[in-house]
Amino acid sequence: MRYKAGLETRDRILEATRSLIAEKGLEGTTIKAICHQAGVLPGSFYNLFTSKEQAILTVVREAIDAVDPDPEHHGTDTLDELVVAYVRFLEEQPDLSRVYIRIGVSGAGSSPELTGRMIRHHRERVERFAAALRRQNPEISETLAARRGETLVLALNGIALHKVIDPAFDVGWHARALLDDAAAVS
Amino acid sequence: MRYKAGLETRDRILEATRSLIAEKGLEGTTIKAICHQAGVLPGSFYNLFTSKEQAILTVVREAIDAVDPDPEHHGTDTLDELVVAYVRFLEEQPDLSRVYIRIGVSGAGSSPELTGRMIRHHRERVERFAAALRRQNPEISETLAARRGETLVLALNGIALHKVIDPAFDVGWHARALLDDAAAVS
DNA sequence: CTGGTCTTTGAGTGAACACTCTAATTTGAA
DNA sequence: TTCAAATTAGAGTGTTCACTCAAAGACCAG
Repeated sequence: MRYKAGLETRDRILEATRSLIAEKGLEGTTIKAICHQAGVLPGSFYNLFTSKEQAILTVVREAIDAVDPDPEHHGTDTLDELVVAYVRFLEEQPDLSRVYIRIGVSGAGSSPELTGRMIRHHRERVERFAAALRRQNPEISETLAARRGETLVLALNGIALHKVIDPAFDVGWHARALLDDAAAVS
Repeated sequence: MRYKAGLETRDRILEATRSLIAEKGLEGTTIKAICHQAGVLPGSFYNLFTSKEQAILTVVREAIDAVDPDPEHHGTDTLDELVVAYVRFLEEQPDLSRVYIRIGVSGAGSSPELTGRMIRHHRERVERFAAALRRQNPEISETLAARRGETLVLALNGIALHKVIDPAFDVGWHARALLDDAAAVS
């Protein structure tokens, strides 16, 4: 992939994957459909991606990064920003967030590498939340911040899970309730 | 299905379906896998079930009902009891709880009847939690109790979701953390 | 222009899927 | 014991899937 043509094709494939996930869900996102929508043949797809899963994971990862308030991890994000970013992801990319959760759940047990990545991702998020908590309230103990950070992340995941089941679920409202309670506790 | 043999085979098929959904998710629950695990051939399966979906829906209904193991106990349970009951369910019936989560993630949307059932069940659980909160602290406003009840249920579901991804996850510890924070808020 | 590398083509592969069908076997009421 | 109905066996159907590969074409530095 050193010529311009390859990069453009890659973009078209990722864009097609994105829109297919949004329109048809994971089931409808087949190689054939992706290739058709991108105006490409399977050979080209596999010249740029090693598997269908790789393309899907790329799309999901990009979507998550796109709403990250502090992509460089400088430690400048506030609790509010972290929660709002998550809510934005859930509301603006409902299908991708569904895919994200789905991949995590269906990878569990069958793909240890993927499961390891999800767990690692969870730990990182907990740490960022805990750090934000301590920045917001420097007197809080390290262990308490860690515990409350994890509680928050888990609760947000619960909200995300419920939105997958009930698309009409008001994610923003419940996330704010979570933040209010977190503030009341501190 | 009027002979004993048929009923026994039916039970073995449902048991196999349950454990397969829990272990491999919906994707891994194929007719071939179900039949192999149940020690049965496809002909027998289709003698007892009209489709794969029928068998799966049977198992899922059972899982949804099992999430609330004691629906008769309205009005007397404390918040602690409700949380402890859910934790016990997660720990003692890991298969059913995984079925519940996995279907919520990958099955919702495909069967509106099932989705409606999950949403209705969520509402009932929220009401029981809110009622327990108000019993514990009669001064709390109705809307606040409802909000905190739902926050609790969502957070517990988040814990359940994470346990599916990471089986080593300490459900009891995090549930207790949740209760402690809920007490601190009130 | 040339030549090696990158990219695209598109038919093809094998596996997996839900489901069917007929014949053989087992069951249990009479 | 008899026999119709219930159950099981197991090969087979047609479809769809992710993925491959050899050959043809496009690209661009030298």
